[in-house]
Amino acid sequence: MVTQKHLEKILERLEQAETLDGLQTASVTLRDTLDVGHIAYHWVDSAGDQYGCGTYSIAWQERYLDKNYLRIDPVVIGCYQRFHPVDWKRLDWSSKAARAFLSESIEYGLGNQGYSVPIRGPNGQFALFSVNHSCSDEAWADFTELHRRDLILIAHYFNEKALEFEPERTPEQSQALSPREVDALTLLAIGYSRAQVANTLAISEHTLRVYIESARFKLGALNTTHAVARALSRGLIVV
Amino acid sequence: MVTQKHLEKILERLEQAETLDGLQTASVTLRDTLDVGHIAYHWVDSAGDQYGCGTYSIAWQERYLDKNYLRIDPVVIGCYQRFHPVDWKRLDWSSKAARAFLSESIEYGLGNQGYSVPIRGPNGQFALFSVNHSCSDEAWADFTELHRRDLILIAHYFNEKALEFEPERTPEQSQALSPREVDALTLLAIGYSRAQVANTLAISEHTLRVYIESARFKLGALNTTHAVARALSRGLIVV
DNA sequence: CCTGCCCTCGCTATTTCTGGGGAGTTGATA
DNA sequence: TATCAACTCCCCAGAAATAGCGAGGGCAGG
Repeated sequence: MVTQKHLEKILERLEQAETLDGLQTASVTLRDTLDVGHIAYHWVDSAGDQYGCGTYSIAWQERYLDKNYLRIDPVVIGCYQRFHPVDWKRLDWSSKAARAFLSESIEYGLGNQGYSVPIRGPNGQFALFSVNHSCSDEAWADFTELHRRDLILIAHYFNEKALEFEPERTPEQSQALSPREVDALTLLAIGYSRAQVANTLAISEHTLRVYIESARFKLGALNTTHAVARALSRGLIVV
Repeated sequence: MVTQKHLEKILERLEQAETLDGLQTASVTLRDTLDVGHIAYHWVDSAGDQYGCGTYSIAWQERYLDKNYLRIDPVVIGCYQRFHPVDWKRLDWSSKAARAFLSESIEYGLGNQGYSVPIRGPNGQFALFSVNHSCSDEAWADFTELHRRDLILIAHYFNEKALEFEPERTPEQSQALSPREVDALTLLAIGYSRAQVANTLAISEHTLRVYIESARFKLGALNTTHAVARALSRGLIVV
């Protein structure tokens, strides 16, 4: 049983971690505090880069990366589509690949029970915080029921730290767009053609072109699609 | 001061909400329990649809929608780029539009302090949970420091409910893209022309076109720019 | 007062994208 | 084994976007 005090201690420890190694040792402590088989944090972006951290054996981690299990892991696939934390039993294990993956994971020391919290950050960043254990269904249901909130918080703090250590998220302060440029790019981003945008904004198509061009210039973009993509990923427009 | 018991009660109440109206009344209770000026939940999806819920005045909500303040609200823009909860003071209020927005919001009854938790769901769903109050900087710093964890949890539960009531994001709407489609859209998003993309991927331009078309179809996009924008905001590609 | 930025409009020519067809190979899944 | 999804290639005509040259009025800050 994890008390409020335990939780505070765990979160503080996570907050104080200063390196990825620190997160690694914190996760061992976390596993012992929660008294479960394994805990794991798994970070992935749409470019396919991964970072893992937790108490799984090195052999399993290597196997996972080597075989590119990311693509077939029902935990990853299932969590990617939902917001809610989920018990592994409720995921789709019907495919042959999934069942093979499951039995292999058990060979590598994973337990029969699992619970994962999906977390998302800016720019398509996606991470999973998972707890893994070996016990009966009833005991596991009790555990997850009891610790659901704690796990959400821990997942959040874990991800916060992982993001902090990842220099990927370069803010890249860019020049602000004028209101009309924002209008133009926004409408283009929702699929309007130039003629439609011009019509919507009640300006000539040529004027619109000037906006798009100046936005392209400000954003250092090579074409309209590029400009829209940059404006989106820099948060200058919201679609 | 909100005790652990208060928090549990709030979360339970949120869990038990069965309609959007239920969330609305829960948010009033929540505001009173936290003893702040306002609380607000603001949901946005990649199609540009919005849903708001909270204790802001109807007049302000209408004004916000009417003027499309979503596009200039520094809270939305700032939170869209980060994972961490953030104090409104730390956002970028330098633009003229932002300052006008701020003073107008105060006219409509908002306080001078604010704190927002960004939350993300599948398919580019993005939401904000905000607390707003009128007090000194020191008092606010104490409040946010003390309640940071609670606010994260409350935000999470709020979003969970809001997603539950919004059947918009059905799994079928989130067609996954094939690897080649991801390649194509990614390269387009960084400004390559079709000829360049085809060359980079070492395929014919016609083949590339097939990918773009099928990606457009899967994403329900009207043209290439739209497809790239949707893929970006749903986190299917990263630039 | 001038400089710079924002907003507005016009023309022509070229390049690029889109939409309509069709066809064959893999590989995994059922 | 059959089916489906993904991947690859081809033609053509019309629609749309880009590049190049212009122009002028308004509004703010140095």
